[in-house]
Amino acid sequence: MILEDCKKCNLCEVFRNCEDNNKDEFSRLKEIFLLKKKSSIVKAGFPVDGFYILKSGFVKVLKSGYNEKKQIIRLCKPGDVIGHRALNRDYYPIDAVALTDVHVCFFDINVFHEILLKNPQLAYYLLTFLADELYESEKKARNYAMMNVRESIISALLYIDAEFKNIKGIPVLSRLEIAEIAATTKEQASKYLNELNEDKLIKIKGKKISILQKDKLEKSIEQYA
Amino acid sequence: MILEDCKKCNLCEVFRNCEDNNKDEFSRLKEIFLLKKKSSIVKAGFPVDGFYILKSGFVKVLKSGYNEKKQIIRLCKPGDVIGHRALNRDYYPIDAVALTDVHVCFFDINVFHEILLKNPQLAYYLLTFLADELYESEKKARNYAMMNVRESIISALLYIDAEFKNIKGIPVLSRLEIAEIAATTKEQASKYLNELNEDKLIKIKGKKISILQKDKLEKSIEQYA
DNA sequence: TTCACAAAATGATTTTAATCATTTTATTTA
DNA sequence: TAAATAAAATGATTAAAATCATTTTGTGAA
Repeated sequence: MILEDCKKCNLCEVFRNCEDNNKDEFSRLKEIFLLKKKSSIVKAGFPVDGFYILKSGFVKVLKSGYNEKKQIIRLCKPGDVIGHRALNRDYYPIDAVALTDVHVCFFDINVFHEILLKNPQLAYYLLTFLADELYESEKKARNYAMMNVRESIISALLYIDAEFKNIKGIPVLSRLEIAEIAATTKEQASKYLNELNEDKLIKIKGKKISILQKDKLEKSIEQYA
Repeated sequence: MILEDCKKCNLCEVFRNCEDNNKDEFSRLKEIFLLKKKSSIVKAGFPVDGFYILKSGFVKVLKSGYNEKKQIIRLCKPGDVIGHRALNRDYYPIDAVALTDVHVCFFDINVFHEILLKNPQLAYYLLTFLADELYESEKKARNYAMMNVRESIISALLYIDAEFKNIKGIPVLSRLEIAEIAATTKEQASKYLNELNEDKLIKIKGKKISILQKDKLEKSIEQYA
């Protein structure tokens, strides 16, 4: 059962501050897509025509390298926006792939532009939202250049934990995917995850990894705050 | 001679679209600072109270690591905005240091907020501006994790070239600073710069480095576009 | 349940980059 | 201008991570 009325949906932070007449416009103009696990929401190289809000399910946003090496840029949960970074680009630079079955709302860029001009409060909110993402992105860029592999893995685990905290239906990520988040290889991911397991900082139970001593993990990378 | 009237100053892209009454407000409310080479405009750890626009001179924005290792996040030229990424943070996470004598305009965050709410066109412009910076930042993050040192150095050189194209009074960057842009060490920077020099892709003449074969340099890192 | 396949673990090897040590070359300033 | 200092070059060493090769474990389909 899909909720088509934006007024009744309190999911996405981005639109929460909007007035009802804007929400009615969104409801009217948005498109809803249902996609299966592993399918692409956004494909690198395709023209940018708008952005998506993830309504249900989980998504990974990734960059594919020339040599089959992939890098996961971020993980998305219900309510997250996808594709807005390419807002004034012609083509999407990245791929967004469903980690589970998903349900997304699509907003056309031109329509959105019109609404924004009529709604400065929303524009300001989005501004701070983007500033925040920029802040996080730069932090990440700085850090992965300075951290060693163990620290990168810890950082990836804490990121996953923070991103998917208190949410149901969280997808289990493979060693390879964790490696792709930490910008390393699956072998290294495997090695350091087991090391962290032996150090009793995390607990590995099959595919499920749980954090045991979050404070210690955080402390070990606090220098990169 | 400092131009205090924002109406007469066409320097910063950000405010170019503003209406004259807003510009008058900016003129009235901004503060102007003159700072000497090597002095700090923004200091990490200090409270965020607004943002700066660089009026003249050049600035490097950098993150200092725990172990004296620094990383240059970006270079700024006249017209560039500094400190906006921390817009809704409490403290600046980075340092901004003058590469030359500089002249900056400071805008208080609260004042700016008021103006934005009255000026949706400006808000929208800023939105696309931030989306763009976010795009670039993520590109950078992705790339430095995948490139080898030679490629990082090439990327740094092309960045400097693009950033400081056709501008007078460009500061000469040291090997250490180039290394800090490329996220490597001064020894590696030195080594690969000389290698590129021998390959006739660049020309080193004392401290001055000029690009000889931009197309080839670009081609060698095109896979990271 | 077994077979086939994928994912993970793991140790050896190779590659790459950082660090270190020293020399050479610039730059500053007394 | 010379001495002092800083920056750059450079080769040797060490350290870290990637790659490779193989084994083990796990998972899903027949």
